[in-house]
Amino acid sequence: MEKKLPTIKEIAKRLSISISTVSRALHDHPSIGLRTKMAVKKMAAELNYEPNQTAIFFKQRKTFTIGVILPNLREEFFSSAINGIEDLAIGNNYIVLIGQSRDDLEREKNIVESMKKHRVDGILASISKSTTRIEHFEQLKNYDIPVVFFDRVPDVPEVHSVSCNLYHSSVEAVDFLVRNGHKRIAYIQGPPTLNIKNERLNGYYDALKKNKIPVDEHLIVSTDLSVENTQKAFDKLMLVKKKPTAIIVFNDYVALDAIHYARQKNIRINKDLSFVSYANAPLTHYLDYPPIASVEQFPYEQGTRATELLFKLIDQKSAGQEMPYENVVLKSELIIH
Amino acid sequence: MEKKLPTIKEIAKRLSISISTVSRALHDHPSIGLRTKMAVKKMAAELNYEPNQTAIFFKQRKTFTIGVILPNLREEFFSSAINGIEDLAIGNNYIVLIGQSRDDLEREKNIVESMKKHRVDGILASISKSTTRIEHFEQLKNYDIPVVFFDRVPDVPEVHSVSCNLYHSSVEAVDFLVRNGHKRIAYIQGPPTLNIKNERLNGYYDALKKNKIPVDEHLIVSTDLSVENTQKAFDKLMLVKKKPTAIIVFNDYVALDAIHYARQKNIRINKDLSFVSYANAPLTHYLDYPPIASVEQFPYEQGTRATELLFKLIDQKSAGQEMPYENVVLKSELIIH
DNA sequence: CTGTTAGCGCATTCAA
DNA sequence: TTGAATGCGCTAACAG
Repeated sequence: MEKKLPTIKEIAKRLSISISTVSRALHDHPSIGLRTKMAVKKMAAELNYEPNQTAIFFKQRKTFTIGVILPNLREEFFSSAINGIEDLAIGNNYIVLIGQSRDDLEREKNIVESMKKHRVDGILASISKSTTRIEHFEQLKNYDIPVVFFDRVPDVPEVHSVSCNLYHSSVEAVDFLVRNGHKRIAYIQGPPTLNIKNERLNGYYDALKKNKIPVDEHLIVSTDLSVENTQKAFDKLMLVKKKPTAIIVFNDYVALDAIHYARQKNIRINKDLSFVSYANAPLTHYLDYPPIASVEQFPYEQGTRATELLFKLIDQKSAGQEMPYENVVLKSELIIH
Repeated sequence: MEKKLPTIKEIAKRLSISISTVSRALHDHPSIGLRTKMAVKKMAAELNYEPNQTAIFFKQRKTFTIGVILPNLREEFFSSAINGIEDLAIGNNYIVLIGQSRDDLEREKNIVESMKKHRVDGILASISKSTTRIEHFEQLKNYDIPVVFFDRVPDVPEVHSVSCNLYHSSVEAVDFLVRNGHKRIAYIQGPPTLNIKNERLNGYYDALKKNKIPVDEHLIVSTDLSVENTQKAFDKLMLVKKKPTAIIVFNDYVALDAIHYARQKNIRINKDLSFVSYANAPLTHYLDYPPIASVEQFPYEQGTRATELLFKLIDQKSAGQEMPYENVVLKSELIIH
């Protein structure tokens, strides 16, 4: 049985006044007499009246809902990011719809469609590793749904984004290793789609040059992030005649897999072979053999900054203005453990 | 500028037919002539028509949205659970609103209110550790919003729930330790609100009895899950005259903190002191000194089962039926590492 | 200060 | 087989 919830109509009837008076009274409209206002509020309280938001959403063309699309929530990076997003959203009386692409483009598209149908006021997205084209996001312009990308940002100019520039930290990472006596520094990079800007590797190259260390292309391998693939990449490095004494790894998870594998091979971590990685995931603190340094990418802050930007866009939109594309870039930081 | 999206009205006008005909044609209503139906669909496609869901939600009193309230997403347990939830939700054309209570009752209440306002069709919840009363959930009955609790379930009979019974695994855990020669088995339990049913400890007691090991209350301490508090609890255990040789710990995160602390004290993990815990979080696989065993609580499955139950409730509701309270209990499993 | 009216987009009942 | 009319609950323009 559907319970019938009270409406302003009901209140109006009981008070024998008009619906609009009730509506205005409830909104503290200045032109309402104090007496009627009180009466209305009293009656509303008695009836336990609550406005039907679906009606309001419908009428106002606004749902106070933002959609968040990201690869997965298992990575601490993303769960931290969503904390930032949620904190700001709640503060602004918004609520968060979530969708995990699981790094699958089709899923990502479905989620976008679903959120579009639900008429979210805006979307925050970190693209999947298989996302190369972003039409599914671009079409949202036709629906006036602003999109802000964060962290995993598509490499096109006409988007709003918040991300962390990893170039300087990559340089720092190499500098740090060199200072510690390393000359053979290898690099395990991630899948190409997540590396378009190549900040990590460019920093690596430039820092080697700066330190007058010749680049050895054999020392640069890549993984698709799967365990097996990472192990293969690692094996390749171990086959190089002059083995590396340090490896910079795409992110902490890959680093953990690599370290785990290396230990099975009786390699002494951070003695025979040192690891530096990206993300600085808290779980590494529990490890006995963590990377000796990791690049902090400030997920919580990326989340809040992206959400701020999104709210700005939503406001501009309802004010009928157009905003130029904004690309916020935070500075990463090499954290030595 | 608000773009004006096409409506059925627009289609009707262009085709010089009535709105209702368009509506019916779009829904493949049997009473519509094939020709007009085709024409309507063609026009709809041309105009890129898409139904305004907010209007439909409003009219149908249904939003195809479920709310998920849980303490936090950082714990792998909950991010796995939400995977299960999301998979089922998407499969049923639903979308997921998320809210993290951060183990704070006030936040939890706010989230419930917010989701209520958004007229979610149902809610899945794992309560915060400070939640002792559940009026904020119970009031949802007045709004016909069904609630299914999972994992952290309030200890009252009149709720729907899905959870994992930890009693048997607790017995197994003790048995396992005894088989491995332990006689002094300590216990670090969690905050009382998360322990109402006391399955863990009851299993512990019963298993000790079964193994003819006298209970030593000094070996039972508790933590509020914070690092400091866990350390204090651990210190207490180390002060007992006959020290324990094994500790069963409330969950993996507490276990990690305890292990970390123990190592600082030069205790040899799983030699001087063995650890068994609950949750079986994947991250423990990366550890060099993980608990030797952990109780798997099947978060993904809890998520899917809870969602199934919720959908059943939603269906019953729209069919005007009432459902008896259902409490699904899964069996946990002790996983030896 | 308050009431009347219209309309958001759609589904649906009642007539034709 | 189709159209006209109604209403979901609320806001707001317009009129007193």
